[in-house]
Amino acid sequence: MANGDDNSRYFLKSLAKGLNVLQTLAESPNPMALAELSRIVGSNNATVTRICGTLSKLGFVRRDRQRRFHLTPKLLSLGYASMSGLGWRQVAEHYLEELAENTGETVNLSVLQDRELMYLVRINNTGRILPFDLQLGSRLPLHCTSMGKSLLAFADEAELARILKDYEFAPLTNHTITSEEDFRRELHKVRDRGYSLNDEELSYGLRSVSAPIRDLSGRAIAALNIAVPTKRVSLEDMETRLAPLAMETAERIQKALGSMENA
Amino acid sequence: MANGDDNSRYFLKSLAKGLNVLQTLAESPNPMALAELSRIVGSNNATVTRICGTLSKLGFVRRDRQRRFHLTPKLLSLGYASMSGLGWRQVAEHYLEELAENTGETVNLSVLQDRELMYLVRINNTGRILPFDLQLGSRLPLHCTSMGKSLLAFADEAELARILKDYEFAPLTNHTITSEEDFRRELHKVRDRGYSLNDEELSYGLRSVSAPIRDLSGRAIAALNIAVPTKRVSLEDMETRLAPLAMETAERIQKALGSMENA
DNA sequence: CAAGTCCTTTTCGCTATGCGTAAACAATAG
DNA sequence: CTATTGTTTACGCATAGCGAAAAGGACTTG
Repeated sequence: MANGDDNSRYFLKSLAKGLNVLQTLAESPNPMALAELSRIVGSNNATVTRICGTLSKLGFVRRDRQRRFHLTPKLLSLGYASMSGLGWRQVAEHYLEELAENTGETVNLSVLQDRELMYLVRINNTGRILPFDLQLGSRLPLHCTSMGKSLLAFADEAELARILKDYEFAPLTNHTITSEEDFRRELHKVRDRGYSLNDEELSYGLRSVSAPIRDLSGRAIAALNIAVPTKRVSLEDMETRLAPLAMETAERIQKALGSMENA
Repeated sequence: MANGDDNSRYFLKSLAKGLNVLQTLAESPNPMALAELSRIVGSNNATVTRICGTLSKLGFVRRDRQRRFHLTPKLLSLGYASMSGLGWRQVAEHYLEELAENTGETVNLSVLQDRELMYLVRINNTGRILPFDLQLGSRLPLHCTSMGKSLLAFADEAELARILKDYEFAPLTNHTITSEEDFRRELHKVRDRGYSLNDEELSYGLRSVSAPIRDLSGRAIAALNIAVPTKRVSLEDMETRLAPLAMETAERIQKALGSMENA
C-alpha cells in the first residue's frame, strides 16, 4: 500500500519509532506510563510495549514500580561521545574560560539543533543568579535569545527559510519579538553590528550579548554569549563593554579553528 | 527459522541493531566508514547503510566528506534528560560540592553501568593535574578504581557473579590487581573497612579513596571518591584523613536519600 | 590507461519481522 | 461487584527489513 514517493526502502521505521520513544521520554519532565507514551508517539500500545521491552532489555530504559518508563544514564555515554567528535568545541572552551574569567560573568556556547539552540558549553561564574538552571544539552528557543539571533543572522538563507517557515514566536515576556518581520529586521541589525542582544526577551531580569562563531564561508557554526542579571549590568554597559569582548573572543576562536582540518 | 527459546516476539531487532550502531560509534575514538562499521557490528553492509541512512535522516548521525559517520550532539539532549530523572544525583551533588570544598581535591561520583563504572558527577578543584581528562558519562574499569571496588564490594552476590564471570583483569600499571582471587580478597577488605583505595592501580601518579552510597538494603547504588596526585598526598594521609571524610559524606548522602520516595 | 582492489550503493526476491486487532489479564474506582 | 482504564498476550497477515549479489565509484598499480 503506497510506498509514497521516496527512498522508503532505506528508512527503518522501527528504529525511527524507537528513537522517537527515547526522545519523547527525554522531553517529558517526568516519567511516563505506557498509555500516555503510546498516545504521544502515536502508535499502538502493543507496539510501544515491544519498543520499550527492547529498550529496556538493552538498558536504555528502566521501568519503575508504578510501571512508568525512565531513561537511564546509559544514554550519557552516547551523548558525551558525540561531543568528543567536536574538536572545535574543546578549542572554543579554552577561550570561553578566559572570557568568563575576564568578565566574571556566565558564558555559554550553543549550536543550532533542529529549530532550537542547544547548549554545548556553560561556564557559570556567578553562583546561581540566573533564573534558569541550564545544563549542557538543554535547549532554548531561537527568537528570544541572543545566541539564537546570532546563529540565525549568520545562517545561510535556505536554513533560515526552513526554520522561519511556520515558526512560532511565542512571547515569553513583553519584550519578546513576536513577528517574523520584526525578527528579520532584528537579524539585519545583528548582521550589521556583528553581535546580538537579548534584553529581557526570554525572561525578566536577564540580559545577554552574543557573537557568532563563523566558518570560512561566513556561516555561523556556533554562537557564544555573556549572560548577566539586569540589576547588575546596564544595556549600555553590555553594548560598550561586553559586546566587543564577546566579538573579540569569537574572532579568536575562529582564528584558532582556521588552523584545524575541517570535517 | 528457529525462534530460539525466548520472548523473541517482543524484541525489535532493527531497533537493537540501530542502537548498537550508535554505541559502536560512541565507543570508537574516531569516526568510522561504512565497511569498518558493518564489520564491527557484524551485519551486512546493506543493512548498515539502511541503519545509518535512518539515523542520519533523524539527525543522530552525520557523514563527513570522507564518508565517515559521526555522532551528532543531538544525543546530548537525551543523555542529559536521563540524568534529570535521577533525583538522588542532585542531592548527592550538593554534598560532593561541600566535600570538594573542604578537601580542596577533585571529587567524583559514579554508578555501575554494564561492566564498567560511569561518571555522573565530577568536581575538579585542581586545575588539570590528573592524567585523565574525564567527563560525565565517561567510563573506567572496575578492578583498578576505588569507586569500582566500592560498587562491587557492596553489590549483591548475583550481580557480582555476573560481572566477574570472565572478567578481564587488564593490568594498567604494575600495581593493578590481576586475579579474581586477589580481587575478591580486596573486596572483603573494603567491606570490612567501609572504604576502598586505589593506589596507582589505574595510572601512575594517581591515588583515590572511595566510599559507597548504599540503599536501605545495603546495596551500593553509587560510589563517591576523592582523587589526588600521589606527590601531594601520601597513602597514610588518605587512610587517616580523607577516608573518614569520604565515608562521612557518603553517609550524609544516604541519610538525605532516605527521606526521598523511591523509584 | 587498463586491470585490480576495495568501498559504497542499489536491485531483487524471500521470509521472518513487526504490525494492528482483539482478546485476556490486572488494577482502581464507584 | 460491575465499570473503567491501563497493560500484556495471542494470532495471523502484510510488508518491512534482510542478505546475496550486481552495479557503480574511488583509488592503486603495473
